[in-house]
Amino acid sequence: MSGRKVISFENIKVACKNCSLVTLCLPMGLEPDDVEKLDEIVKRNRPLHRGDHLFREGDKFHSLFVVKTGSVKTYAPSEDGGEQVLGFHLPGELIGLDAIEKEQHHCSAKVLETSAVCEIPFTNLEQLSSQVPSLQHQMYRLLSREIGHDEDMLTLLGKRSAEERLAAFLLSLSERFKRRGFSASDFYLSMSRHEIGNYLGLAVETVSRLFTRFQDEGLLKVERKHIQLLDFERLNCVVQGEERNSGKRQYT
Amino acid sequence: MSGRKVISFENIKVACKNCSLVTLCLPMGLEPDDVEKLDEIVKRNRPLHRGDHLFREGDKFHSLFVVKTGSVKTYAPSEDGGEQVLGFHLPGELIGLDAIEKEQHHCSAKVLETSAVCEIPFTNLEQLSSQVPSLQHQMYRLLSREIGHDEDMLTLLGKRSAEERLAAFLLSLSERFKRRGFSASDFYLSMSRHEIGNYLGLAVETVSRLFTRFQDEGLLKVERKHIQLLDFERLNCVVQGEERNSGKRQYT
DNA sequence: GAAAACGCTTGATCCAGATCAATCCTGACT
DNA sequence: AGTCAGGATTGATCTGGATCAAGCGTTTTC
Repeated sequence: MSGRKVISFENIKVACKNCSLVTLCLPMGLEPDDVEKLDEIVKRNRPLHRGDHLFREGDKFHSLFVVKTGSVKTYAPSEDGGEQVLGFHLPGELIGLDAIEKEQHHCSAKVLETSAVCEIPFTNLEQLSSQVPSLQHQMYRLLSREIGHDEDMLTLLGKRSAEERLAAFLLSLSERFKRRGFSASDFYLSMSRHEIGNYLGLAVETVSRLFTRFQDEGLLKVERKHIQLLDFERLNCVVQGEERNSGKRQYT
Repeated sequence: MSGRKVISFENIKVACKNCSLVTLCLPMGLEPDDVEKLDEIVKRNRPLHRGDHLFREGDKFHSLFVVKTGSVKTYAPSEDGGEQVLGFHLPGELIGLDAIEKEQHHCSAKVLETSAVCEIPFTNLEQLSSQVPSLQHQMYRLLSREIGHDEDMLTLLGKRSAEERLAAFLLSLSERFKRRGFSASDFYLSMSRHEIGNYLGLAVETVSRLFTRFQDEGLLKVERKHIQLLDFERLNCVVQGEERNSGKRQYT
């Protein structure tokens, strides 16, 4: 993902104030002084490799994590070996918020490609946030955002058709890449078709068929993991359930 | 819902420290002094009636709400008149957490039956929480809990069959009634079949058929809105997808 | 207290997407 | 450069639950 950028190991230990994510990540909107304080509690570990876990469901919770480069998926494993993919996390996105309540991880987090991740011990963060109102506010905002996002996903899974789900997924990725300075129309997927299907509540085969269909219709070009979005206008129509099914939409 | 309790208007303006919800609601785990401070910012409005709105999607956000008696549904309306029900809220449950980020409500909230609701102006709450670490901690916990709950719903909608969804819904209600001192096995539904179906991503007809099926199988007794759960053991099996479908479960 | 309106149930039919079943890459390893 | 394994595609078939279509209470309204 992230457009095949070469990871510079020089930049991994960069301080928050010098990090390109400063406007997207936790420090967003903090005064330089406060960023400095936050910086002191952030731990920067060595890069992780494809398949490594940040944590597993049930682990004791002590830190939140932020993706710095690469991508991470979170998922809820079930006893029978199945799982529900809960999210794909790009640079600047916070992971582990669902663990605060029970002080125990509620899902597992696995890196999808070589990734750098910042670790923020929660006790320290909590303490700092009660001294720095803008940090507390930022925490509330980020937790609230996560809830809003999950609610959007509930609508997607509860009401939308397969093609609406995939189109929405691709446009969401596109938007997020764009905000991170990558191309909005040309990117690599770090997750498998299987994982996409799982996330969207669809079978792998359905995802695969939809990619071919979208390509045939000129909405995008897909070659393995490489995606090029060609027609944003029509993709947006697909998300709204317009176009092919002549505007009729069920009330449920 | 809530077992047909008569609402005593005497109790509506009760202070937090005297409220029966003190162990479930925001004040959970706070020192008496701090409960007192919280109490000062809580607004107690007159009871609302079936169909009244606490707020609508897009409204400017200024307060969180807590159900004191009765029940409230939150839902995301869509342009075409449809909606996605996001949750049913029982006494002690916090509403509006998804609005903090954008300072604008992300969903609508409508009361399902005559209900009393406490209003907590968020600016005051935020300020108080930075002075009272245990309140801040409680806020983080409640926000985190909401995320965890939404994630559970994602799994329900993404992976579970219709009967698993309905059984899980009934057991969740049962559990929540129990914690509020009501019967876990005998309760009234304040929402319609339509709303249940919408919440669970199912058609009304499916919900109705499942109720009859569950009753025929002796799992419960249903008469209109009155539900009696008879066999918790087997209901739990249904949730896990066991029993009728001989334990096979797909890996997706 | 009649009637309209709504919510719920039940039956018949249909279809989007799952499942089953090959085959086909493509990259990793020898 | 050949083999192998996991992912991706494509086709054929099946099915859970949606949709369509009546009826049937109950509640609300005037």
